[in-house]
Amino acid sequence: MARAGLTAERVTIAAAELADEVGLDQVTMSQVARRLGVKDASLYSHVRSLEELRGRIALLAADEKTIRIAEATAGRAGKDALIAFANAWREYAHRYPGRYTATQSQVRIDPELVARAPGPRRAVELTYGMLRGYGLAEPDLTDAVRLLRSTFHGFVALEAAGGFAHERSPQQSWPRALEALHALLERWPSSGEGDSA
Amino acid sequence: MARAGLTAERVTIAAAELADEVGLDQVTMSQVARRLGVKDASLYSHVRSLEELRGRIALLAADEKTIRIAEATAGRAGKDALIAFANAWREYAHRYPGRYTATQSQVRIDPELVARAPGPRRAVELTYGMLRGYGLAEPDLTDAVRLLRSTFHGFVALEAAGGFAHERSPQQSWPRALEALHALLERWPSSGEGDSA
DNA sequence: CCACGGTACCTAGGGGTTCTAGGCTATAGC
DNA sequence: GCTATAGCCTAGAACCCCTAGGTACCGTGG
Repeated sequence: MARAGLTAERVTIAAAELADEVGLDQVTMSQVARRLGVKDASLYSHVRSLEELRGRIALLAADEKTIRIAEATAGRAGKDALIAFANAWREYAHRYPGRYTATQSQVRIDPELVARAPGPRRAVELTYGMLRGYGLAEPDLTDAVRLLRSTFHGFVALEAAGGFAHERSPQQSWPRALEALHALLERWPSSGEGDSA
Repeated sequence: MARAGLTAERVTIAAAELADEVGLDQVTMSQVARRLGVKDASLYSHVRSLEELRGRIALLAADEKTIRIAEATAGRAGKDALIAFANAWREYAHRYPGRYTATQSQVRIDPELVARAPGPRRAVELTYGMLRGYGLAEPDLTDAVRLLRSTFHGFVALEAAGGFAHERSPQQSWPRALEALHALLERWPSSGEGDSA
């Protein structure tokens, strides 16, 4: 019997493609094996379990998304960088919905696998770098990073879950949200005082 | 054989409790049945499928979350209302992680079921009401509602997924994020101009 | 008080899934 | 060319979803 030349990476990619096509929770060992022309038991030489495979998809997505964002923001600064960053994020989520969903998984991934994946760490660094132009200092910087990441993720997640049922298209609200975040970053409220309206 | 007195609601509640304890994707018909002291096949008289059951959990969570938010914001306005709203949201997600996760499901729920659940619709109304004090007009109002919902959801989702690995606790970043959103709402950038830094 | 209809729960079973144990065979190194 | 390793296999246990059809309990009307 001809060898299929499987490897953990190839299995992960097949699973990721499947996730984008039919949804993450339709990704089963059997389906992935079928797509690779192999029996399901054969996958266990490369991947410990279905859960681990899901984790690998998540890490793959994190890496890919980080690369897109890095390319999009290269050479840009300030508002341009913010918009490029956010659009790259959202476009990734739209184009690879299954992979992106894997990112939201709440089961914790094998730390040794995480350590080998540059994506998650680098994503945070990129966000900090993008904010450099706004002149924020710690701990405001970390808080701002978290606010941005929350908003980006929340927007695309709600969009995917059909949370924006109103007649106004999310496509219209998105640039306005970015505009608002930019304005916010320019006059970030300093830590001490709370200007109650 | 003594009747267990099942009903769609009781099945949903048992499933929701199970989801909070062991995670949403560990919720199976067999486990729910076991918890209710019943055979799995018996559940199908009350719930069409596992998928529908997940949808019912999501609607239950939406209703419950809306009620918490309504109670928390009652009689408050402006910044007080914003903070109460956001904290009620986040606390619900922390206390009922399985139910909250069900909310993020991307499979669409039976529309007839949705129509009977007041939660989702009311949640949006509450958000609009909370923003009344900031004096925004459409379409800015809708955009602001979406930005807020995105940020609230994104923050708790990232928090649950372990996305805030930095040493600074999310607990510290959260009030700062709310402060920032309040400042943003007070000087929401009007639709026309883009003040490029 | 009894018959009866409906409903709640049951058993049985098909087909899918994850994962383990163990076997065979193709490839790589000597 | 021989052997060791690794890749893929078959077999099978345990679980899961869901359907079909049976049985026993309950509330109601006579």
